[in-house]
Amino acid sequence: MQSVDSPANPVSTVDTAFEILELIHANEGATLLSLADDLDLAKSTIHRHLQTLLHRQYIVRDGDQYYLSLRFLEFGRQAQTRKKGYPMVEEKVKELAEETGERVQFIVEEHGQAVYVYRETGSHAVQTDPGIGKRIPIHTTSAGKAILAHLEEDYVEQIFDHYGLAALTDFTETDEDALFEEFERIRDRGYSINEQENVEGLHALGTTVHDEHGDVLGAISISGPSHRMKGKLFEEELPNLLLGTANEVELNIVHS
Amino acid sequence: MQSVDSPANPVSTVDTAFEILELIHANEGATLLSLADDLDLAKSTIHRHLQTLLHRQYIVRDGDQYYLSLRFLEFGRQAQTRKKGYPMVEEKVKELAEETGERVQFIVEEHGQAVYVYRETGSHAVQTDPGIGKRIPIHTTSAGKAILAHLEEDYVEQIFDHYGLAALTDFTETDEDALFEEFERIRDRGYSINEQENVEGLHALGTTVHDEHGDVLGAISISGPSHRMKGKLFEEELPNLLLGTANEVELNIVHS
DNA sequence: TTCAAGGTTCCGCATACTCGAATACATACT
DNA sequence: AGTATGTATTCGAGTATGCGGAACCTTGAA
Repeated sequence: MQSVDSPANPVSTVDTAFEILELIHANEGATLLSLADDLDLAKSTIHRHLQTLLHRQYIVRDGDQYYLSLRFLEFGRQAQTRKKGYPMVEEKVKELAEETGERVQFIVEEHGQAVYVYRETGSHAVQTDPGIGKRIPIHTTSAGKAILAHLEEDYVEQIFDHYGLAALTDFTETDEDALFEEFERIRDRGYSINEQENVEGLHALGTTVHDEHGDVLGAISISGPSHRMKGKLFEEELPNLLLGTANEVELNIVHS
Repeated sequence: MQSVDSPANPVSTVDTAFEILELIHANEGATLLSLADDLDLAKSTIHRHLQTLLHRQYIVRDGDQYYLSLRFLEFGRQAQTRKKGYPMVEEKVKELAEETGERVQFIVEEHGQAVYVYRETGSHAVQTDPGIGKRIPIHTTSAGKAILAHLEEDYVEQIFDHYGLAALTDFTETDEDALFEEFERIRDRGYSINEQENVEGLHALGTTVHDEHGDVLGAISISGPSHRMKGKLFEEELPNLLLGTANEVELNIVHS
């Protein structure tokens, strides 16, 4: 994770601006006054910031509410399609969702967290969608574990040190040594398994996608309700489909 | 358009930060030095800014290149789904694309420009996709014209004054009076027509979607190559489909 | 008519942003 | 090996500029 540590002297004004944006995001809209209250800054200060952001078109105003603008979508889309492999993954994610009928996702590691980059929910998929772009603790997802298993150990330890190992359900693995052992099994097996470590009643399988240099791009996962995800399907058929898809993607990436 | 005029005294440090982000976006990645050159700022200044943005996870670093992070995707998605009507439109856009086989888009007016919010490219749609989130002059698209036809005239004039009336092709209408007359016809007819005003060889139809208070949410458009988009299809069948879809969406929005 | 909630403007002061030079680290070329 | 080039990082000083606070404005509800 790049730059875990706070910079020696950050540009605090920029910090303030993003704190404003993050608050607007968290509350899905905010007023000048509520921002001044929450951030303990003078109204006039917030006002100046909002005017600046408004002028640069990063926020929009509707009456006395300020909202994030669609400008961010443009930035986000660039991040989402930055590496040439990403769009190729997207296609395959769709295909896999159609084939299996379950929810298929593509997750990328960024700043030590798992970020949802693509998702396709097959015909009978469940609805527990953390939105695209959302970030969650990386050790709690099948795709995240698959990624960790293929990153440098030093880096993984940095991540754990920085974020800790939170438990999202009773089944979340929070022991560091156990995780590192699991990573070994994941490398051997080729894919990772998640049984309710993230959401109760949800099972998932994940496997990494590598770029032409062998670096990890991210990981694809298939997830569905525990009662469906079991037996031969969960232990053989889906893993094979998943690994096959990852393989196809990697072939596409190399030959392009 | 809210706040056309520059604020009296903007927070210039915030301006700097976003100029950095916009440069990274424009160049799809940048180095510290290139940023310092382009912005005429000291290396150390850029460095401090980058460190701040890195720490807040708005950019990522790969070697000596800095890129926009997926964080913006989260912000962008919020903007994209902010109004409850948007997701409903998305569904219908997909349906319409499937039915017609052409490219169907949903466009919203923001800060006086047309922003692409959703797109579905039907089976035999052409590939001239300005990305989702991209902004273009609003008077050059069918959807944009439909929106303008339903906004307050004062506001529309403000937009024209601010951005001017650029021509994207030889067919772009750049005469203000002619546009206002066209808006009247659009209101009468219920939908707008675009014949190569935006991209050579591309025809399109657009119509607005209103929310429960009658305010304009945005507009849906169907577009395709001129050789296909003509005759009865272009003058009757597609307009009817389009208007029907817009109507369905509005009914959904009211009853929810 | 007043009050409250929201936004806007203005000015003086001290903070903190910017600069520039020095340092460091790779990689590539000779 | 040695030099050059492109890159990032650190530090101290000076001053531009961001911040606070008070006054003012608007709107809508009591």
